Amino acid sequence: MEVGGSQDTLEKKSDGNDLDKNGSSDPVVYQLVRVEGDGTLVPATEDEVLQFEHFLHDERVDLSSIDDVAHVEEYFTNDCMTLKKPDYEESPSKLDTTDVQAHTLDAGLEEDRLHTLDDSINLPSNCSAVHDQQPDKLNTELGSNNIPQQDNASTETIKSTVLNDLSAEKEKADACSKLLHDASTRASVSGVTSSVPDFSILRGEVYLDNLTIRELQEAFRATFGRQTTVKDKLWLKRRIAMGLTNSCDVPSSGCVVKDYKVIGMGAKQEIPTVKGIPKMELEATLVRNQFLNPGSSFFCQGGEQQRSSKRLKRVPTENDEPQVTIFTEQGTTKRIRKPTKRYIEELSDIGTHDSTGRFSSPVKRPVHDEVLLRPRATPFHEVDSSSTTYNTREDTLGGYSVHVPYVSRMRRGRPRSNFVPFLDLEPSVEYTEVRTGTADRVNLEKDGEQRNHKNTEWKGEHIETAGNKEVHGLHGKNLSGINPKIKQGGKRKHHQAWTLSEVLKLVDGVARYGAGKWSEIRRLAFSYSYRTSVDLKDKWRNLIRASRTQLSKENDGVCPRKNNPSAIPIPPSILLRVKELAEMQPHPGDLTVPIKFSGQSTKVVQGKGSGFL
DNA sequence: CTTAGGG
DNA sequence: CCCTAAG
Repeated sequence: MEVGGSQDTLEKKSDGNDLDKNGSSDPVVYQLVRVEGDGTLVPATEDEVLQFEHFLHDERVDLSSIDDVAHVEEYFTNDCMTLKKPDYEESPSKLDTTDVQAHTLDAGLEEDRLHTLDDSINLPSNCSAVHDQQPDKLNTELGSNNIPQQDNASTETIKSTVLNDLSAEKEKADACSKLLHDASTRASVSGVTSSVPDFSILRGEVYLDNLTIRELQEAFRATFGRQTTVKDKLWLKRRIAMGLTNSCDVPSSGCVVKDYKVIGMGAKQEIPTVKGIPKMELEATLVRNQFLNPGSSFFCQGGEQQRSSKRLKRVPTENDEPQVTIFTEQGTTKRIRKPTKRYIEELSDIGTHDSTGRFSSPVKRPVHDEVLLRPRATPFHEVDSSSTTYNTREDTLGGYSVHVPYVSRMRRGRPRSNFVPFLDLEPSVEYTEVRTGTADRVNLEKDGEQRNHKNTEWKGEHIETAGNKEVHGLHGKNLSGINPKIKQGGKRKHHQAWTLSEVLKLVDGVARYGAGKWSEIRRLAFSYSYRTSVDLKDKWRNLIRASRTQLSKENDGVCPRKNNPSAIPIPPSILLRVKELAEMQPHPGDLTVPIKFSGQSTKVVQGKGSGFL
């Protein structure tokens, strides 16, 4: 809520911001920047820029609002981007009004930050109070939500712009929504109507439960302005309900949406709730659109406009259902939820909606992927608002920017298929690793290891043994070298072949801690590796299996898998050890005793000659 | 979250 | 490797 935090603020930056001051407005170039908690400015990332671009191009409404709101523009900035104020082809006049309003509003709200920008960009001339016209309603409605800080401002600014997302402030959001109202209301932004999704189904009461999947999908489309392939009724209902109500807490079942309210939930919150939430929603919507399908973003927004306009008009009418109006507007316009990464994921991939949900509650707080992606705790630096120094990349989701450590990007689990596109890691990193199997590149274990750990730090638990003979054995064979890229960009772990050294470490670990202590082993030997305890376990299993088969085969004289050059040949010595260990491990009862008495609790067995440690 | 197992 | 069921 407070502006200060890590929100994005903009700095305007063109050479002459002042230039535009006079109405020219066009050529102002803003650079988008994020302000860190500590006040550091961080250049906006492409993503961010992209996000905003949409606004510029796609939405008139937004645009209008955007223009008004200088800050938004700032985002745009490509370094060189000039903002064009209005590109609205359609109804300039309207726009103007809106703009003006917006400006005014903005000014009120964000004078501090933006005023500079606003002035220059915004309408210089009439910034005065447009809002006056229907302030009452708006105010009343809004009043509750507004953030304390803004009170004053809010009153005036009630309807600020839409794009605050950038700034991510709720306040702004509120303002934005309002702004929309105004604009629509007054200006009667009619232009877009046609492009909007069909909301007819959304009007009035909607009993989501009664809808078929198809209908739900339709409703979804209407609500969010984009198609969905999700077939999960529950999910659809929930989502729709959320969209309509702007509320995050929508029961997954039994959703009846009436007048854009979900019945069954607390019906009451409507107005207040709506207000408070809207910005978020809006942002979410926008963001999603952008991410999901840039092309369609426009669509959504347009839709929003329409709706909003309609609704707004109605509002004055009266009390048809004030709530309704609001909802509508918000439904499309403002979507409550702040787009969390998770949220995005959900949206993007239909199939994936799992319930795992860790969601990011708070708006402000940066949410990292890590949470979502990889709960496992890797000691990477905590990404905090303050941390500017790490090599993190900025990511903006839902208008909130967060720093995400590259490393953390990796997702251990199955990749959200659609999610991938959203993250832009280094491209190179992306999939390189995937095709491990084929790579026959021989890497000695060491190499492999290095590579693997390249990104991460290796604890140093190196096994000497490996170096020598193991390698030797390997010699002839190849280790499949896998690309080490994995961690960072790799969204997916797909098969990173085990290197000999890894195997050794594993064996060693088992020897020391016993099979089954995977987490322990992992901690000690693989602490900075992407290998998880499960991986270790799996590998161990494989090793055992291999030890059996391979050894036996060897005895036979047959080389097991010649075919697979890529496969890592595990040196017999290791297999032997594995075998021994395997035999020992399984019998805990037996083992425990023997080991203990020896006094060396740590090393369980070392059967073979490798006396490491 | 960590293990075990199955796929 | 992934996924899931169980502690």
